[in-house]
Amino acid sequence: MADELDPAELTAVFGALSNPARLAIMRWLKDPSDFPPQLEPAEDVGVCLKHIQSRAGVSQSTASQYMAVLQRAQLVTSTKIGPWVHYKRNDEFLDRVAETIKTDL
Amino acid sequence: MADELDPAELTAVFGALSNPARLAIMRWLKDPSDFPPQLEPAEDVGVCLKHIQSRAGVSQSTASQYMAVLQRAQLVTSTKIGPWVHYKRNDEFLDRVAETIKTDL
DNA sequence: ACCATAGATCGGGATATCGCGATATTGGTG
DNA sequence: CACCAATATCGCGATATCCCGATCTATGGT
Repeated sequence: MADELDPAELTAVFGALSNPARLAIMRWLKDPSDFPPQLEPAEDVGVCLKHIQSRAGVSQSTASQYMAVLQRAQLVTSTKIGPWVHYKRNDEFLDRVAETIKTDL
Repeated sequence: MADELDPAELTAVFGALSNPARLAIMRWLKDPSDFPPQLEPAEDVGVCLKHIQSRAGVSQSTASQYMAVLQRAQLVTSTKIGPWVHYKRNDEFLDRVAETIKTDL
């Protein structure tokens, strides 16, 4: 069983997900193949910011900040390959979140 | 299996729990017997606002607003008995939250 | 009726979040 | 090096959240 999260981690998670667009992004990232194709396969390295931005319909800076918030909350990880930053769900952490919410909340 | 929550409900839940004090209150309410005794047993009707306020160490108005936020998010229910309003966890809803987070998020 | 207590609501100052355009930074390409 | 595309960061006005004290609105007791 994964370790429980401390309250500060948990409030960060909740804060990050209290925004509808960021919540939607987390769901979109469950299906990387739904995004347009890219050089490196999204299933492996994650989805590039540009694709997230265009799907969310927000400015480039807003998209970048959305992902920074999600990353600070540990909900996603990023991989930089060349000029692209790819984001993918942090599924191990998400399991701990789900576990903490189920048993601890 | 309980129904999944829609995105608006979920973001309301996350917003309510993104505050450390409100998150703590939700955990405190798991143990109503840890609160000072009251006329109606807290296990049955819930914990009266005064006790939540004094444990949280916030003003009366802040405590009242905390509980209003939690109630709008459906995380707690309230029962008014005489001059007291008692709050208890909405465990059926919390089960749906946990389920939604586990399968949907 | 009067008063005390529990709680909700109002009004407000401080602070945080939101989303943007503008600018800086980094990497690739010619 | 010059140039372009992808991303991060800065600065900002708009809006929301935070938490409080003050004020209302029950409810009960005397």
